[in-house]
Amino acid sequence: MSFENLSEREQKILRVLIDHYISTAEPVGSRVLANRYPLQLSSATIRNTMQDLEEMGLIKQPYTSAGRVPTDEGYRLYVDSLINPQPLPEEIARQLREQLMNRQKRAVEDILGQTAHVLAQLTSQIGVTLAPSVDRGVISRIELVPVSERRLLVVLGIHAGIVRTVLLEVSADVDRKTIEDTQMALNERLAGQTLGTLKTNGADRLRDDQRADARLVKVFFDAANDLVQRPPGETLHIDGTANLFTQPEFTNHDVLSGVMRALEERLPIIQMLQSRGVGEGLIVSIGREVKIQGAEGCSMVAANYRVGRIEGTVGIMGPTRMEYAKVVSIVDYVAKLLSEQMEG
Amino acid sequence: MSFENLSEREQKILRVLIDHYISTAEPVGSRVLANRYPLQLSSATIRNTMQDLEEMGLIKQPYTSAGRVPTDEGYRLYVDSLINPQPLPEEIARQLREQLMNRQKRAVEDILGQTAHVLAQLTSQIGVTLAPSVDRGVISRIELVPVSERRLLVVLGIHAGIVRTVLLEVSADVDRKTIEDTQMALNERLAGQTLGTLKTNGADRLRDDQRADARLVKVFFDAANDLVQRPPGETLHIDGTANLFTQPEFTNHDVLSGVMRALEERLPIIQMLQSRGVGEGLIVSIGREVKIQGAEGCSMVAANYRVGRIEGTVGIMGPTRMEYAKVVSIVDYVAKLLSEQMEG
DNA sequence: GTTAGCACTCTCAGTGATTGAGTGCTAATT
DNA sequence: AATTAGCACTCAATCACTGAGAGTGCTAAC
Repeated sequence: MSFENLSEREQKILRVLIDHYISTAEPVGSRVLANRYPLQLSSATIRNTMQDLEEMGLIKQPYTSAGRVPTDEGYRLYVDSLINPQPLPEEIARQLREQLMNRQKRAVEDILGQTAHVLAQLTSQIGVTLAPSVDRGVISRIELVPVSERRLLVVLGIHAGIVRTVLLEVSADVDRKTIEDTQMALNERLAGQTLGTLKTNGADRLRDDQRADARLVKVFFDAANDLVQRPPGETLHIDGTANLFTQPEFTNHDVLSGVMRALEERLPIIQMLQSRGVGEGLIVSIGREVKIQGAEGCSMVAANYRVGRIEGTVGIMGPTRMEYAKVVSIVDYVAKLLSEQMEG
Repeated sequence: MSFENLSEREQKILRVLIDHYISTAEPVGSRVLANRYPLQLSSATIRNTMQDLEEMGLIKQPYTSAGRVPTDEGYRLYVDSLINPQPLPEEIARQLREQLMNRQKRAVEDILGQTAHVLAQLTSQIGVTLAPSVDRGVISRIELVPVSERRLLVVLGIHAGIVRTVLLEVSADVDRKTIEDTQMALNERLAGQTLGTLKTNGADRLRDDQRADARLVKVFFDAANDLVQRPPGETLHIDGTANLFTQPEFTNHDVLSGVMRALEERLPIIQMLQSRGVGEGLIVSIGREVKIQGAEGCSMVAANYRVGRIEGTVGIMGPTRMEYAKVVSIVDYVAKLLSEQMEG
């Protein structure tokens, strides 16, 4: 179903219907549309058109003789071609810049938390941020720093200024010299590689290097996964869940409970956000398109930000009935701001 | 109000009343107590005693001619002196050991997340963990690792095997030698100090050290705060919020919303957990004692775990109507397990 | 001091009755 | 041929009312 199949009038009516529903959350009747919008049509005519739209599966009635409500498909069409794209109001842009760019260089974690918070606040939805996925990042440098008798800190420099560390447990009898030699070998063989290859076939590259200590290398690669894949709590930041409570679609206890459960799972959300193609622009997923158990009544607007070759994601999540025009422009702008800040 | 003021009978009745209320969440009537518990008293007698207990402020009626419900004060007395302490069932202890101790050494973050999760699951409440507060930790070693032209990674070793890192932005013209000298100076002057003193008067200790580069030292101390105080997201782990939805006291939308909002604030919870005295054992805070906006209907059971001289906190949060006996024994055991794991 | 008995109170679940929003259809109008 | 006015019909939501049930407080008897 695409907008070419719709007459001018049908498009116009679908648009105002969804506009109106978005702002009221109540089923929309033909009379309201006739009176409140400059359609120059009687309610009866609108009723007829609405019947057609319902047959096309774009709107539906919650029950006989109630007004109409958009379906997921209706929203899809609305977002793709009916929406009047509105430029971000300067006032909001200013607020975003102020709250996201004011402080100097801070820890990535911190920035992401703050970003999710600001997104949530400005949209009154749930703000979501995903840490840069370092898989495609290129290793620039590896340091092995002894921090105690039996502990070694691996410091992994990635292009674009990202640094990852992980603590290794080593047997006590590894001496200074061995560590230095191994470090050198690691650097020679792995610098310039992506972290992804490190995970898959990095170990092979060190197979027959005389200098590297075999045990040390093994411990290193055992821990490599922790360098790439961090615990969900640090990868995904969620803020503003309490905003759900003010939305009329979530007054129902069970629906709300389902969404909260989904949010707490985290992993499905991470996967959903990471599954997007690299470099893709802003994506809107509507209702059942959001393939997350329990979040059927939700939509998600997400965009990638870039740190060098690496990408992360920011977005918002909320009921399918959301102000797409506004949310889209905000998410888009935040992604750009974040890229700026991280690159800089 | 203490248990000495209560007659044997009053204690007995208060105990079974609270026991019963905890398991049913319904106001408890005199007949139920007379029939279901071996008190050998008629409902009329129980009614009289209940009236007395109500006058003492230990129980109350939600409305005229309903059964009785415990007040915060009632719970307090119950927890302090009426509870039959039950040893942790071996089955649960086994599960806890399995889920918390099975894997080898992992990142602290990871352990804490997992712990919160397990706590939530086993108690059907909200699981909460607080990262070790390194304030009282002793610095064992400081390393300055150059990771790129303009970036320097500070690696701070703390006794008990905890390592903290923070990224510094430096001007490009700091050379290798300067860094090494500064590092040496930092180590000499700061090793053996607690992180707390580093924050307050650490800078003074470097004031007139010839070797240290003044600019570098300044950047270092500017970032010191980030070493001690990490963003709330990494300090506090919360899991199981969805469990609230199954509790009858939170079927009311507004109450639930209030608690969720409180949970999302994070900072008040961190403060509340950190305000406990060092070395204190397990603490139960009931209802209004939990000084968190919106969490008036909740109780909190928390205990400290230790990593050397440093302490962190684990606990659970839920409605005042919770199985204190069970929860207390679980939290207590988890704190012990965590100490073991972190020390080892 | 304890208990049986009774009058009284208050919630809760169910039942109509009423209202009002909104539709679909038909016939009249342009 | 498209649009509109008019009307019968449907259904959710609200309200007042009712009876049942749970539980109390009090009094009088044990």
